[in-house]
Amino acid sequence: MLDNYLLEELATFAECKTLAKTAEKLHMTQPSITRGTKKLEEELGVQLFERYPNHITLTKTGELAAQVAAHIIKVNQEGIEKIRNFDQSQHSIQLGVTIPGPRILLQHLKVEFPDNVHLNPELLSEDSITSLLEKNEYTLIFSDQEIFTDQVESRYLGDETMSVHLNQFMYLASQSSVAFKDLKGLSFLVLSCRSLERNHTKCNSRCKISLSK
Amino acid sequence: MLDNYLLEELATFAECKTLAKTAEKLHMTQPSITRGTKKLEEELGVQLFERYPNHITLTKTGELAAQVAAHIIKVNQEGIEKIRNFDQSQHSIQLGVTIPGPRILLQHLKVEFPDNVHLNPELLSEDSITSLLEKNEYTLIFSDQEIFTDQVESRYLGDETMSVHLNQFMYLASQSSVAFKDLKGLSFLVLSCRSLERNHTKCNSRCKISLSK
DNA sequence: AGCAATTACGATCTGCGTAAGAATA
DNA sequence: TATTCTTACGCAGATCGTAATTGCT
Repeated sequence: MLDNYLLEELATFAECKTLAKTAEKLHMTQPSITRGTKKLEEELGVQLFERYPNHITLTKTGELAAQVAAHIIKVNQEGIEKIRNFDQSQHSIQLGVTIPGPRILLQHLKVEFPDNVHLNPELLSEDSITSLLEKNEYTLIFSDQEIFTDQVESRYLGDETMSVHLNQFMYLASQSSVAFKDLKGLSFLVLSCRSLERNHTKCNSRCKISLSK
Repeated sequence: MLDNYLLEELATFAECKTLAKTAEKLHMTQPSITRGTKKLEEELGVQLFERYPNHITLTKTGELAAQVAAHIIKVNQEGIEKIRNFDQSQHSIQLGVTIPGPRILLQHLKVEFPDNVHLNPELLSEDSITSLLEKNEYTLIFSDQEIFTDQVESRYLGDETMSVHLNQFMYLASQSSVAFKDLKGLSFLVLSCRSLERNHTKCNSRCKISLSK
């Protein structure tokens, strides 16, 4: 196995291009980096560097090795985060939302949450759900998507309904039915949370929760 | 970052369940493992072990950490293989096949290959194509699938045709057309490579090659 | 001359083993 | 008593820094 300090040296060298700059960036001296390059080649049994008297570059294999090194470092660091976050999640619960409906509801219910339940009211992007759960940054994310992976599962929670009240003086009030597209571009007075019960027009959106196993 | 020896100790402990057995498996002594457990907890700032006077177990977080550890080790080892194989692939070419058509053709052409081109005549499974290419175990795999990932791309190569010759005394010879299903269960005399030109009945199969970028 | 890489030497650190101790079943 | 984990001490190996050397631009 390749030691972390060697991986870091290789990955940094790929960025910095010279041993001197690499050493500086890592708060080390050039000779240490020189040694590192040799040790890497020795351990892998492969030529990673093209050596000239006062000049050194990566071979093709070295380029690949640097990418691999960066990847291993990333996996290591993300692993640490995952462990730390999981430990947190043993003591507290992080709730997230990707759609506004559940957010309104949860903020309303917030007063009843125990101290160790935290809601991030920010709307998370759909794409980030899986990684946020796999890293244990969130315990539970409310969304309208169904997700099943090795580490994430979804449960159907309920339908979300959105209602719009048109008073009798509004120019569309005489219509027997009104579609959402007819309302496009209009301004609304938004109801307070306490008025959530009074629903008239339905908007299709099934709400699901995704949680880490 | 977590050092490899700590990861290995943790992953091994998760299998062995006691420090003594862990030490034995790693050809080390118990006290070293004890130190490892403490150093891990210290570096992560997280409790991984439940300690009793003469007994120690993993916490929930510890269980997860052990899985993460095993994963990091795996990524490291696969990375090393990938680098070594890539270095090989700079000097030689490994050809693979998942279907028999290209195999026959390639074995036929083998005599013309340069010394550094090697064909594995074994039929590889479809599922393994991606990983074999990503690990640089193969440079080129001939298959009838089209694969595009970050590291693998496919090129269309040509159509594969299979022919069956029925001589005039065969009981189906009088039919105006014969489907493959009619031939099910019958025995064949297989033609030698030199006879590949004489094709009569076509079998649909597009041949593609997949290669690592 | 100035910069970059290498070589050589010495010091520090750190991880390992041995030996002894404490607790349990 | 046998097993398991922990603590204490000393050593060996490995990595790092300093200083000196070589080679290019």
